[in-house]
Amino acid sequence: MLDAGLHLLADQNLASLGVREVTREAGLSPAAFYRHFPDLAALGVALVEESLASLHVMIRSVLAEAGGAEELIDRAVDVIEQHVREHRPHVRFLSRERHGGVRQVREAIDAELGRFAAEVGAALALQPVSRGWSEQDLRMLAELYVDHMVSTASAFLEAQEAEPDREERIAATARLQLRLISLGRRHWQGS
Amino acid sequence: MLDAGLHLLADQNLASLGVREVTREAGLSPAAFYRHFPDLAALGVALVEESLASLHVMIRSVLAEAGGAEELIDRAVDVIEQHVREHRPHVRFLSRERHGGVRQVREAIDAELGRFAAEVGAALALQPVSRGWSEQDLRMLAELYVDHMVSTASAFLEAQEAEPDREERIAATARLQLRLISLGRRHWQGS
DNA sequence: AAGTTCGGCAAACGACTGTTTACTGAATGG
DNA sequence: CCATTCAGTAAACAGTCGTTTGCCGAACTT
Repeated sequence: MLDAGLHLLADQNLASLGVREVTREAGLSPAAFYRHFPDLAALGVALVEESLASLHVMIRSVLAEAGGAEELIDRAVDVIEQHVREHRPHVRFLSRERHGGVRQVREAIDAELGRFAAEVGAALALQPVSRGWSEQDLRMLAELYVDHMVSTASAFLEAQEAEPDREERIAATARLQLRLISLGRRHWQGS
Repeated sequence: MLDAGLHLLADQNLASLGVREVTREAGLSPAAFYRHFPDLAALGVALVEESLASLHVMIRSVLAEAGGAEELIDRAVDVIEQHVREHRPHVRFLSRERHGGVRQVREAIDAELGRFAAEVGAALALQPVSRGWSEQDLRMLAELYVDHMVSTASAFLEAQEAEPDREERIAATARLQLRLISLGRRHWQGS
């Protein structure tokens, strides 16, 4: 059922999805839906959890890397690109419903992204570059990184469905932007 | 009719909007819709144009400002916050349909955001800080600014519908992030 | 072996949907 | 002053929708 919904949401919106549509795609009867979910919103929330599990893995994989700033940036962008390629339906779902019409789903996604930002912030605090940074500054930097990751993932998403030519340009731009942010980090003097 | 649609889209999705729904809200008969639009997608595109007109004014108002980096940042964040406050329905529509389920609308929004980035890039090229910057670097910076503006606007959007307490925290975070980017700019040595 | 939960079905309910058709009054233009 | 466009209407079409109900077999528990 989750798979059927995810497949339908490839070129559709959660708010415009229908119970019958999902069950038809899943090869079940309409009544079967209510055995598993009370609402379509509930199915949406379940999809959020499913999608975020893989995202969590990805973020940890980026944070766990060690090495110079340059290699870390290259690795991060590569991981994002590969993740979008391998979990396109999930990523598209998150990107589409993050500001979508179903409040419950929106809030679930935002809460989890906030948790990601906290995790990133904790990891940043351990890096030597962050010596002397206030907690507020760390949090602001973490949010900047998460927002940038989301933007980059969305850009990859739309690029991979069109010409794969633009894919490398997006990666190059993302790397430059991360380099610029990293540069600002090194010269930061606190707020 | 446009106003009726925009009002409906406050807590709904363009893809889940109905012809009858719109005409009912507008106080017209269902058939009247087809006098003005062939599709609901067409109404969406019309709303994109309407929404982007005010955005254009806002961007120019930010770019036209002169002064030190600090004052410029403060002014930019204030303008964004005020713009979201005064055009909440339009901004919400753009934020929601930017990655929404209607291809035509998505592409219209992205094309226009690209034009905004070009405009910002041209303005950045005129600033003394950008001496020696390649065109690619300027473009990359412009896109970073536009993406940051979009993220900040979305954050304001959701904050203003909840506690207005978070509003000032978002503004503060956005200002810090812009300061960090500005710092990276000053120490950039080309790609 | 008996009972209970689980996941599934067909059928039915009224309500709502997009779109077309034929018709109407007002404004506009020559 | 007549013709034409414009912006609206009511009515009807065949579908689709969400949800509830009663029923059923299989699987698990005890």
